[in-house]
Amino acid sequence: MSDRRRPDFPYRQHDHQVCIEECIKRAEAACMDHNEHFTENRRAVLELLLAGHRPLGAYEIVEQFDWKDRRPAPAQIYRALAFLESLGLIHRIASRNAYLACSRPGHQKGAIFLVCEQCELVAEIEGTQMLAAIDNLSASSGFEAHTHLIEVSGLCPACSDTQDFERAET
Amino acid sequence: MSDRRRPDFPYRQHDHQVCIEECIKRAEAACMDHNEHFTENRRAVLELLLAGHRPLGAYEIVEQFDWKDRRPAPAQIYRALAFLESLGLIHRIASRNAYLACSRPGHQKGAIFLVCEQCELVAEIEGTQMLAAIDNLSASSGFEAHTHLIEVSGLCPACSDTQDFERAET
DNA sequence: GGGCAGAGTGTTATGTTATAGTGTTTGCAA
DNA sequence: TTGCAAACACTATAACATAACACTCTGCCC
Repeated sequence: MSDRRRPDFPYRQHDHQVCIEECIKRAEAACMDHNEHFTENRRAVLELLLAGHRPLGAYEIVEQFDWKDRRPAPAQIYRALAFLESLGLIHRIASRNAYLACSRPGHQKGAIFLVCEQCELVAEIEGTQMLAAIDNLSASSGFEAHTHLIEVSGLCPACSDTQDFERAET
Repeated sequence: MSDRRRPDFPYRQHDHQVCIEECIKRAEAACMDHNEHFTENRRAVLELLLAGHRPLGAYEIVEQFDWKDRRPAPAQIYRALAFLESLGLIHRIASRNAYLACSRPGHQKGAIFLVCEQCELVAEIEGTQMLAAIDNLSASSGFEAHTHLIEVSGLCPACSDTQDFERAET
């Protein structure tokens, strides 16, 4: 495996506990800003999504949700997801029908998602310039762009290294 | 409304019958090339998708499918969709869970989709350079890109003009 | 402290999208 | 004419998402 640092793929060399805590703090602040409540339900869903840098399906969240020994109905989860998404705290990964905690709160616009086909980790990278270029391209077709969806499937650094290694062995 | 031509939004100034026929011919050729059969089932699904430059959900196709007075099962439609997609004859629009006939066969890689929020028309524009730029960006995070999904939601020229007009009136 | 309004939640039911699995038909070649 | 593979038909079910409505809790006004 290579030793280069891959800052966008956060599972290496990062203190995940701190990462979670910071995101929760930012979520609380965002709720305050918008005069909304950061309820237990919403917090629980966000915490589950923050547990890994991996998108979860809504029904995976339902299964993993063990707050007060009960299993919530899907509707409850979808409500929390919609709320969190409206505040830019999470993203929907359309190609996977799954949800991901935002790893760069405050920059929720302009993200490009790199989805590993093998380990399912997702990196969220800054793509504001790319989006501007796409807007220009759209505009030349007379299209007025509002929202963007950019998802790239492939192999994350770790899985890519592993495959190289396997290829070298055979 | 503006009179500028918007070549990427094909519903204006184009002979749709010819457009359909050409696509069908290209589909036949593609099947020949890949040594596959262009069966009635596959043809019927493609024709429904070609009927408009609008993506259809699989179950919309089921409803509109009236070949031999019977209604096919979803699985049948999904099989045809998977086949057509594997040959690059159609695209899946992930943000809509819907399918669209490819309007630039032979260039199935490198497409960017412009989806009108109002009339649901979709334009497919050439984005090879943009994709290359995204690959570079991904690579700088150590990511090995395989496939891309770029969808832009907004207003097509016609709907945008209409809204401008409405705004001007009020 | 009683009543009210609004936000959030609990619950049921249902709608929508997609696939698994199994058996049948069809066309073609040995 | 048999055997094989591709495509199809059909049933069931998985997976994802929302509608609708009643209940609870909390803050606020009188």
